[in-house]
Amino acid sequence: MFSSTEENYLKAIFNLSVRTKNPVSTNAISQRMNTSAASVTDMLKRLAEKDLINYVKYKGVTLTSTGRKTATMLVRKHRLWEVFLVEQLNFAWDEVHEMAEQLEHIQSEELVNRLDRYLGYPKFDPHGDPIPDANGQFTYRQQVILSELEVGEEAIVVGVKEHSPEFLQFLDRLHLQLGAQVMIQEHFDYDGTMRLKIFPEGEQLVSNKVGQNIYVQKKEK
Amino acid sequence: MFSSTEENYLKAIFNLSVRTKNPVSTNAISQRMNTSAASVTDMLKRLAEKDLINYVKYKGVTLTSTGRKTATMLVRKHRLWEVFLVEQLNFAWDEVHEMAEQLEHIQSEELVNRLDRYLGYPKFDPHGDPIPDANGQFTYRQQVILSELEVGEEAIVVGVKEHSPEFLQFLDRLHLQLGAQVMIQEHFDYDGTMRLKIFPEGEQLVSNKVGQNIYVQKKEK
DNA sequence: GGATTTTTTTAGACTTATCTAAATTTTAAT
DNA sequence: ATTAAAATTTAGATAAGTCTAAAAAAATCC
Repeated sequence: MFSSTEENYLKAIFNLSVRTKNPVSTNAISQRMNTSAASVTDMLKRLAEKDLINYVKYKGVTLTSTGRKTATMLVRKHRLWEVFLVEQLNFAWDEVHEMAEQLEHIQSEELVNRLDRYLGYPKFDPHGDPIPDANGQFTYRQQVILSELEVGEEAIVVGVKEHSPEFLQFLDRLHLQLGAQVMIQEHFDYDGTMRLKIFPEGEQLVSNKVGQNIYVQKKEK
Repeated sequence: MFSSTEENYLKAIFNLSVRTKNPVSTNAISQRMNTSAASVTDMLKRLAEKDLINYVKYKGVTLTSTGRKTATMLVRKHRLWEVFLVEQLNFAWDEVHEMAEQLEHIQSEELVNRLDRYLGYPKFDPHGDPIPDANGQFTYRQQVILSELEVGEEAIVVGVKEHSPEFLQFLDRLHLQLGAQVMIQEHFDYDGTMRLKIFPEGEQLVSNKVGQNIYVQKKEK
């Protein structure tokens, strides 16, 4: 249907506009994709021609409903393949991104739906990101940034904001994988470092940068 | 490492030369790939430049050891993915070719080796074709063409020579799937039609064309 | 064994996706 | 409200992979 390149642009636009509904700029896309702004402009014209985006020269782009649907299905495929790689083939959560980046371009709706069923219709991928269902619906979840917790609060790690292998491996070292139960023991105003209790045993100092990149779900007290 | 297109050419050359060791002609490749002879010539130059083939103008091509190794690994990936699709995702044997055609280009040696282990190191794919191991070694098997059997001989269906969905679906209808046990009851010289007993119960007339496209393993008497 | 047919290669063109450099538009600043 | 800076687009080139039509080489046929 669409080339891998076109699909990658759609995904980039989707991810850049998922938070804010504002149009995405040419430069933002070129940075995220490591291409020149000129290449992006060329591609935007093609995508607009195919009715995947709304493009106004010099004003940025938004996805059309077809474009958003296509991007959502790419995200679905990417995340389902990540679940497969981690849960079935026992890859670590920091190893799967590149492979999923290729697998997401495999063309077969039947395949992705069967994979979904095979995996038990998972709602979240190995990094805690929500997996859209066959209709494109995401599961929402009450979550906050770890560093926003107050001293004494308990929470469970449910996701990460950063996905670099370095960060994920560091979290492994800190035993802060998904599902980890933590309690804030101390908060240092000097630089935002926190002292965490990690259940059932263990204690760690985590930097503000780490705390800013972890999503947690507060525990009822 | 190599583009999907380059890989497809290597696979075509491999398959065209796997029986005979003779050089493969430009026309043979263009027919198999549904491209013009001119396109093939262009690509052969590129593949020769990359030391994947030995190319002599007007004389056809053979694979270098690098080329053969690359093609073998593609066949390995293709067939392992077919096993996954059929055994894990419950696709029928006539539905998996196109998907495997895409999946075979996923770049990750670790992935294919883990998939191999996950599937239990299968030696044959859902069509009975041998799957090369991580070293590129194929498993050989004593097999003959069904129509070469004599009246009274018993055998087990172990593979197919033709892979079209039409043929495979027809075999399903005849209950001549892999593993089926058959005995030749009659052989009509008129057009080569055979009357088969299919164990445990069942009897079918099969045309010569069908019989020519099925591999069987003779049963000791 | 020379003429004809078939096969293969070359020449020139097109598409997709990319780039750099130059031109244009928008934004920000004084 | 100009002007300077930043962002974006256009122009022109390149590489991969494809095509058709024409030229060249190889194979085949009396």
